Amino acid sequence: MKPLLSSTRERILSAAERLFAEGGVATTSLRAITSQARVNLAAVNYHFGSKDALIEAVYERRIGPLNRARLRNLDVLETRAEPPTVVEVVEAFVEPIVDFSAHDAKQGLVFMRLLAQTYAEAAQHFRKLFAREYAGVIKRYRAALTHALPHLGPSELEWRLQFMIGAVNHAVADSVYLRPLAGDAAAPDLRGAARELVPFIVAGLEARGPRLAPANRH
Amino acid sequence: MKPLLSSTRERILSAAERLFAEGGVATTSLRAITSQARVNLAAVNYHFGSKDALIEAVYERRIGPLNRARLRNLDVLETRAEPPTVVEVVEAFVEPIVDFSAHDAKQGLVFMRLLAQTYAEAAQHFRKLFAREYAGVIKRYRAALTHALPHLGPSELEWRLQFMIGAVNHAVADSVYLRPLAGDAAAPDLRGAARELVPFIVAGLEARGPRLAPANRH
DNA sequence: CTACGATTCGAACTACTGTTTTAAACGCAG
DNA sequence: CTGCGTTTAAAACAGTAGTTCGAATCGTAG
Repeated sequence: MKPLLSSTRERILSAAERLFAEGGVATTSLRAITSQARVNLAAVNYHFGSKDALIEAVYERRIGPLNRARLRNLDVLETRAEPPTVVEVVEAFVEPIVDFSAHDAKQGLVFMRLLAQTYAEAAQHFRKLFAREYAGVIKRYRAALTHALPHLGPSELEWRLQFMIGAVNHAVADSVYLRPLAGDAAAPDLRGAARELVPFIVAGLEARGPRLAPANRH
Repeated sequence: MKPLLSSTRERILSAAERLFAEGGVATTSLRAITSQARVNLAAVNYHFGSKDALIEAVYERRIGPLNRARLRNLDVLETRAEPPTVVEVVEAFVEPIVDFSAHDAKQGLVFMRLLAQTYAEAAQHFRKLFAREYAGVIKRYRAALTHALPHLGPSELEWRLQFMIGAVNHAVADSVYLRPLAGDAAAPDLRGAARELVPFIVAGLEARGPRLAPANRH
């Protein structure tokens, strides 16, 4: 019978996640992964079929719960009579990734590093995967913000939605990579980052429309 | 005698830049580069010494002018009597990358793709290079914003500075990658993106400080 | 022209990649 | 015990990676 939790499978996934986050997907060899996980080389192809399939498995293991939490938060907000405010929507979007690194510190941190590493390296392989995984979430949040910000046009809102995502992604990468913070390794202050990030995003989203023809200085 | 402009060198740099932007640095082979550039394989090691040296050369060719333009814009603002406003500082930071893609459309676009691709793939190799290249610019803009936003504490300002960078980077990647826009290939509307981006960032930077203990929802 | 350094070329080298195959062992359900 | 899914071990596969080398070629100074 297929064991519900194969130790070998999990060890491979965790080792791969760690090494991908450190050195990138392309440069990490299966031999490095199986050596780190202390399993046999052939085990990867036995359990996953190929390196590409392993890569997808590494991502899907984490992205799924994260996006589900985002949708759940929005569901809670929308059960109320009054529509959610901008602040609430932003918080609902940001909180899961903060919570993720807080609850499951070790694993959360590793995956956060992987996200920061991969965000753009994405290239051919992952652009599709990410688009598929995020499409539903973006759609929901776009709708929520449309109601929370009725004075914004669709195009304006679309841009600001992307700015929000960019600010969030970079804040994660920043707090993981660039802030040495507090002596020992591996303790990014994502909660602190979010406390600063939310007012920033809210103000940006609520900002009045673009200036017409900004001064040209040459 | 060493020719001032080696056609082979430039062809290698451009081909490498293009291929790196498409498929990443690690997965792009020297054979693919030299084939695309229609030069001999050994030419890379002859002109650059190694693949790593070639990679550094590709980045440095573009980042230098970009950051110099940012500093120049700030210089102009600071020759006046009154200190620059928030809007002016943000524009000074954003404008060069927009201008870059507008003036030299082909090359600018390729490098923009490369930036979007590399932003995080950075890994061991480039984190140091980027830190070195950006250190001066960040320092200057931090100082300028400190004066333009006197009510912000150093920590708050530091975070918002990073949010700004994140929003900018993502806006670039977004307008390059994710917006199909207007029929044919290769025409990202970075000017349109900036028109939307600046008010967003300004509002975020000018926002009042963080809320204390945001509502916990579980 | 000759001579010489810079450049290009073709070919090879070593190392490592993902994958597959063989065989033998392990652990546990029927 | 007999099976069967799982895991290991060792080896080999074909393909590709970065790098190196010696000879051929180029461009120009003397």
